Amino acid sequence: MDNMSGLQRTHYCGDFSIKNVGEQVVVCGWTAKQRDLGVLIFVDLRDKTGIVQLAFDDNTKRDIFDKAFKVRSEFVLMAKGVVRERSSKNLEIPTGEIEIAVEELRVLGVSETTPFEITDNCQTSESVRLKHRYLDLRRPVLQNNIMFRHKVTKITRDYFDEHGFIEIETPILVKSTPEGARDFLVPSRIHPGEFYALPQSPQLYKQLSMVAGFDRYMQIARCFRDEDLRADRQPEFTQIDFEMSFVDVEDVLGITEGYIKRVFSKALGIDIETPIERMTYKSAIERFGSDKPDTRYEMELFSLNDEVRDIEFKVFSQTAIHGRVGGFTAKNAGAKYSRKEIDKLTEEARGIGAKGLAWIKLSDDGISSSFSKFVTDDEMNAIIKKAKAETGDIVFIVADSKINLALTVLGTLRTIVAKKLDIIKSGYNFLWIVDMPFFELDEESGEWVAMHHPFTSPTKESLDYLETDKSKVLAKAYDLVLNGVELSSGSIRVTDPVLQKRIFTLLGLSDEEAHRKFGYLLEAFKYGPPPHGGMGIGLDRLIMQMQGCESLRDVTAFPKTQNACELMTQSPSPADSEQLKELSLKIIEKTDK
RNA sequence: GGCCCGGUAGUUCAGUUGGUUAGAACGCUAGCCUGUCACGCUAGAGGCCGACGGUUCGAGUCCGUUCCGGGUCGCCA
Repeated sequence: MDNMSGLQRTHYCGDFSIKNVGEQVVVCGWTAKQRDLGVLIFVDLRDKTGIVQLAFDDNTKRDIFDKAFKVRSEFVLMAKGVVRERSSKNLEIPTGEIEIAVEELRVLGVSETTPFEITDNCQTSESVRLKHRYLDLRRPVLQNNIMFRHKVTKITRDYFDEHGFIEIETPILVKSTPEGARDFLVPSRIHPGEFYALPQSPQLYKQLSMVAGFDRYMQIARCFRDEDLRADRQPEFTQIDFEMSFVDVEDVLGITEGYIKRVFSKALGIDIETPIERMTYKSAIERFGSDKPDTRYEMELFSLNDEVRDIEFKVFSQTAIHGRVGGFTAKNAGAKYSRKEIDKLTEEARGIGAKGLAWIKLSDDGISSSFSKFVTDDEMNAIIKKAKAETGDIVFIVADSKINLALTVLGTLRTIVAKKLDIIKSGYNFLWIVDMPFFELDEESGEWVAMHHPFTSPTKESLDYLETDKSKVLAKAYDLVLNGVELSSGSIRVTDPVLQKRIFTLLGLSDEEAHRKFGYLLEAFKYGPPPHGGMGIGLDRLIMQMQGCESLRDVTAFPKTQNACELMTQSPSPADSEQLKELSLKIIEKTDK
């Protein structure tokens, strides 16, 4: 193996163009490919900027040529030579007009055959790639995603800095507050039997920073939640977290919109129109069956309660009294939805909690429907009229005594059908969800539960209803939705200790419990808390959307699998008995089912 | 915790009603090759068929259990 002594890199591999012809240069990188043509050898040298071709021919010194002959994929090379125009150009790559006639070649590192090829179109399974993530990350597509992520965080810090925010690092070892998501616990050696938690978000620290008078805080903050994973959910993730003093809802939305506009413009050159459209929570649920509707396509939901209330068909008429009979019309869906496909969709509907799925198919041959024999022609026509359905369309209908269930099932089916019909327009559709309810009715238990964390302020108008009619209480909370994905959420916080106490009581937290869990915040609020509010923007999801990726793993350098494992380092792993002893911990053997 | 899909060469996959020595492509190794860039040609090496147990004369194939990976519901205030 050689060393670098006497040579220094002059260019990155991707930096060359026809303008460099004649220059003496030194490049470093990894061997993407060695092509041996007998008396000619080409080496594609790759670094984070791109690929440049090294050429070895009959003018190359014998020992250099022999060295090039032995070069294999992923060897680390340093090469000195002269840039020259290629006799046969490759216009597929940016540096394809030139090559480097090598005069000196150093092998700085060798490589075994890699478990998979380092190319963008490699078909290797994700688990193999995750085991060797350092190789996976060498692929240009992931290099670009990670470098793009850096670009976004840089833009983010600049934007917030320009608007008077300062970045404050909040602790990673925090007090456990087992509300909401599960905490990751960290045992304390110094305090046997006691635990820190990893923060689910810096929520309380950023509020305390407002009490401390920093006025505007931001942090690109790592957050941890010990819940099951999804394609868009990792146990640790990053939030663009910020908080502002002396503001109300409009100020927070304004700063956020400015940020979104900036980051899309600077990172992608895309202009996002502001102000961003707003939709009330109620209307989102009614029209789209979701609190994060994808507005890139129409296909809105409608209610059939009025149309079916008096018909003979009891499945509909009975449900319509207290529940919901609703549906949506899939335009020109007839071709893609055969009977078999509709049955498949019905199964999916059952899978997400529906009792069934009714449908009407309007084709050239007439109207067919899963429930036609139970309704009269007039009744059917009334439904079709409400559905605004025409020949070629299919109307999907769900009935359930639980209104929210009916709506969310329809909302989910709406997204499935939209994907199948391929009617989702490209682009970035932002949407504010506002007028969020403070409480949510749990349809299983019939109880009202808090929809947000307990520091969320109710609106002034709804204060009177707090104890009397929970359905009327709205929160000063807002979500930002992008293409059907919840990107961020925030609120104006409670700063009145008396109101905070009322809310704790309503949430079933006793004085004693509230003090044990959040005493330090309540204590702080005794000493002049400024009105404040803020937001947490999911950085990973933002990057994922901006790059059009399917999974968070594509925009996270070292992600975890669905099983919350890291395949490369094999974490988590058992602790040895010495460690456990020091922490005063004992492993309880798993008992059999 | 529930449901669905997958696990066969380094990689991606095929493998028929259970039946000779488990195949292909790419990659790898060696040789040849004057302009390649998915180089080409020739030859070769490479398998705990995820693991364990069962049925059978015989299991990659059937059954059970389990592990691993992916998706999803629950969950994620």
